[in-house]
Amino acid sequence: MSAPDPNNIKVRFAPSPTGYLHVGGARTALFNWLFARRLGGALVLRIEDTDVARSSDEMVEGILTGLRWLGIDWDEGPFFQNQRLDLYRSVSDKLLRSGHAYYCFCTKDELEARRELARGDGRQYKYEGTCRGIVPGEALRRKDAGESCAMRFAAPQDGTTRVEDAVFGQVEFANMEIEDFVLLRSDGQPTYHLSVVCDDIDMAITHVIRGADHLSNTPKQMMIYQALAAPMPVFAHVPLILGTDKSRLSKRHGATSVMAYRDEGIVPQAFRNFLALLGWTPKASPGEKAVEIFRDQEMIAKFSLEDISRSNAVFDRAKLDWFNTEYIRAMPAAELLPLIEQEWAAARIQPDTSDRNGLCTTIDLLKARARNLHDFAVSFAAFFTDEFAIDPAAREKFLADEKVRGLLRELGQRYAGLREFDEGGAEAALRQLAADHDIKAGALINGARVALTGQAVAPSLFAVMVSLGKERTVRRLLAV
RNA sequence: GUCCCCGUCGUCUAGCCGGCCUAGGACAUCGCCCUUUCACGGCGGUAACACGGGUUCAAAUCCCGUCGGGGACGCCA
Repeated sequence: MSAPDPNNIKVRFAPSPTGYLHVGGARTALFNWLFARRLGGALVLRIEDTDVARSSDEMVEGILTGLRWLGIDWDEGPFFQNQRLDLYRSVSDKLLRSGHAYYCFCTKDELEARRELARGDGRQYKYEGTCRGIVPGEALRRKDAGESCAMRFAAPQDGTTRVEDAVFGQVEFANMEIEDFVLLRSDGQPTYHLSVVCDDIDMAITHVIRGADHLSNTPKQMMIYQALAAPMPVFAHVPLILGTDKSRLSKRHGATSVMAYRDEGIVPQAFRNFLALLGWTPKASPGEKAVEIFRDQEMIAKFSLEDISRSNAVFDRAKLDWFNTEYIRAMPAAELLPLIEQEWAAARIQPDTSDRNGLCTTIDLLKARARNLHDFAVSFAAFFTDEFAIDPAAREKFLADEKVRGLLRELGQRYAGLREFDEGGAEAALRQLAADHDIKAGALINGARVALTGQAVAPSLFAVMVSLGKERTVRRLLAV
């Protein structure tokens, strides 16, 4: 068990395309990516599609889309296990010849019956090694005669297998707990344990970073490495992500597919930052204040397996929303624009995009108040299109008074006569009008805000007016 | 059931080779200030070492047990 060559770091993300990229998988991918980028290693993407019946091309596409959305790129692959079956067969042959594996003729039904029996007695079932004693020649003869059989690994019956995990430390398993697991199904397809180990060896993976749900499988895989006399990778199991009730994250806790978060108006960088901090806390340099907002380079520079937590983490939507707010506020308008354009498309609004600079100025004005990308297509719609709805509650509160409406129309007329339309001039004209009619300026300000934006909440009113421009401001005031 | 892992504010966590912890930060929450709305911002508050035994002058920190949660026990991955 020699240490991997530090100059040849290679990790992999190996999802199974039986579902979309979910948040747990995304975080595993992220940690692998962060680790590879930190150490200058390579990230391999490998699709584990040996369960043909449950895998689909659509899911593969969904996973790739999810990774790209998160900004996780890979250096090799995607490789598909289904195209590497020869490798698994040759390795299983080798295991068979060296006596580390044997053919098993027990049928699924027999196995199921025995499991059922054990359950009834309250015993744990473990394959009893029924076929282990069949001499190889006899087994081969039966197989050649057409008898259906699987191939099992002949697991050591005594001693212990110790996992040296980069996050969990030393974890020991008694070998007698481990049954002779299946390597090859009776249809010749490899099982997970065989294919991962074959690929991880063949692809020269140095660090296996994966979910903690695989920790108890690790001794089985280590046994295969040992039987093959192959160098052991470093294992690093990362704790799981839980729902708010501390049970495993599932649909009933909300979205589990990462693409759902794009659809919910989350900025990918924000999602990635949030995910990274779920189970990982970077070491703060002495005296440094703990910071939680990290852009790519900083996150990569700080990443380390040692700082990964051993306890499971609850997915906290409120904190994700906070990250989203922070990112929207901090990002340059030009970077936000493409994301916002997707929101417009989804909301079927078509702003005039010929004036990019003007658009960016408006986005800069609004972004401090946004909490979600949807805001740019919903509550801020009035800034980008004339087809916006007026919030009924806001209208009721600030535009119900006919006197106010009349004054707003008059304000529109005064604005129309202004040569220079800037914040100072717009404000002065409004305050003058209020004074002329002995009404509080606030009443006109609140009313104008609703008339101009359709909302009771918006940026500073006079900045809004300038952003909309004189022509639109006047038109909306006159129409009140 | 068996094996493995985990257990600090509601949440993510710092601390955990014992004293510097009257347990720190962030999110959330509450209050005040700022203010043309809302947000931001500023200031302040509420809030945790699962429980029980040890060891020790001293335990969140070490040991044991209990309880709780999670994972694994498939010809799924």
